[in-house]
Amino acid sequence: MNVSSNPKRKTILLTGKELFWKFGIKRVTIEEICMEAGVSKMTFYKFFSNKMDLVRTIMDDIFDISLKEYRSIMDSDLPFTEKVSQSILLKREQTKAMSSEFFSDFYGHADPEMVEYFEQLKNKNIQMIADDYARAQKDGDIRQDIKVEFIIYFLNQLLEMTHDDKLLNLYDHPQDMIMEITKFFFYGILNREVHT
Amino acid sequence: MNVSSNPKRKTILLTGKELFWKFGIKRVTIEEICMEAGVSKMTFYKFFSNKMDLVRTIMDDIFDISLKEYRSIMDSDLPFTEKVSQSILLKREQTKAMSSEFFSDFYGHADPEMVEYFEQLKNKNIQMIADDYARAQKDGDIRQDIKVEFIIYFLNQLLEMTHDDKLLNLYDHPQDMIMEITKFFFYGILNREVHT
DNA sequence: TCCTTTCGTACTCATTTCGTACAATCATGA
DNA sequence: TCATGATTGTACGAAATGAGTACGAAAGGA
Repeated sequence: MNVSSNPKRKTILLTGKELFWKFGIKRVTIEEICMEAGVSKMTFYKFFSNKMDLVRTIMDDIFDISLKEYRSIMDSDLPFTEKVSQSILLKREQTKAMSSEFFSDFYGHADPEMVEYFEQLKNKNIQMIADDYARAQKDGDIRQDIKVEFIIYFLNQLLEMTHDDKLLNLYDHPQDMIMEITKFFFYGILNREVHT
Repeated sequence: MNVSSNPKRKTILLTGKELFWKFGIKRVTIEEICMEAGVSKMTFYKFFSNKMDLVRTIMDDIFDISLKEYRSIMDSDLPFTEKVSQSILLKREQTKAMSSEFFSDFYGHADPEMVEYFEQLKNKNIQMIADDYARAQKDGDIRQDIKVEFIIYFLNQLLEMTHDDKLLNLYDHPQDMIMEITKFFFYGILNREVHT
């Protein structure tokens, strides 16, 4: 049987993620994860060498899964506007339950190599997104006189906004907010020709 | 100057509350509270003898404040339906940011006397609420053939519901949900005569 | 039945946290 | 300007907690 599909291992990953999401890394102990997962410490150390190893695995998984989901959206036959709208919605779902605590803990307590490793992963992701938008620009979906870097920056700002309760409360449903945001996004960057 | 109005003390209470709310009690250290509050450890120990002392003070304050707010609603000249509606809204606001972690920590780690102390406070509060509803029943605001204890129980259930995202998402604004809930509450318990 | 996996407990060692002490610093009004 | 009380940062020993390992018992499938 493949080790990575071991049910105990999966449970550890899942409960680890849940606890880290809620409380950050340093506040969660290995014993606590074992308790919550209904698994003995020996089993934990069978699959992971320490807490940070578990964190890395969790983050690896997240990068992997979210990459796949993102690509399946961007490589689909949907119209460009729909792709962007869906990818924002996707990102929002992924980051919803995340505590900022997790990231500050990660950058504060993970060893530099690990931080470096994920910075590179993150940069590769950003680069890929940038490529997607650069291609869209070339294809005429986005007007020519706008920096792709600005778009990336702006997308991140939009993502932040989707988690802001003050904004959220303006809408009946989160989806309405997303729609409003993406609409705004497009009428700012879309080629005027598209609308004529 | 009154000790209890000392600004440093207030800051400690406030940041303590924030951290406890988010992470529970056992995950938060005194040094962390001091750091976050921008206060030295000596100052902390000047006002509180240990972490649990701080917890008790915070809970005391909460009981005290929420009691006052509740009474100001119930002793007002508002119609009974309005009183109930507002008191549910009040309770909801008070419990919104609370993590269940806080309470499980409290019951799990506080010494028995302290738990006992707050159980009594809580019971006194419940008794007071029960009295309010008993009086309302006597005054004819509530139909006679209903147990006050059932009402109390049901109010708690309603409160739980106001924090349920599945329910929340059915409404445009939380206020709409509260209104729906209280409406339901009343058309179940109100004297029929009122409606004729 | 045997063999592997998992569990619970117990243990050591390192780290963290607690609570206290003390000298240095700051604020402020006489 | 000085005195005084409040507050800070640092340091420290004691206590508690968490990490990681060892091992015998239990469970469970072949």
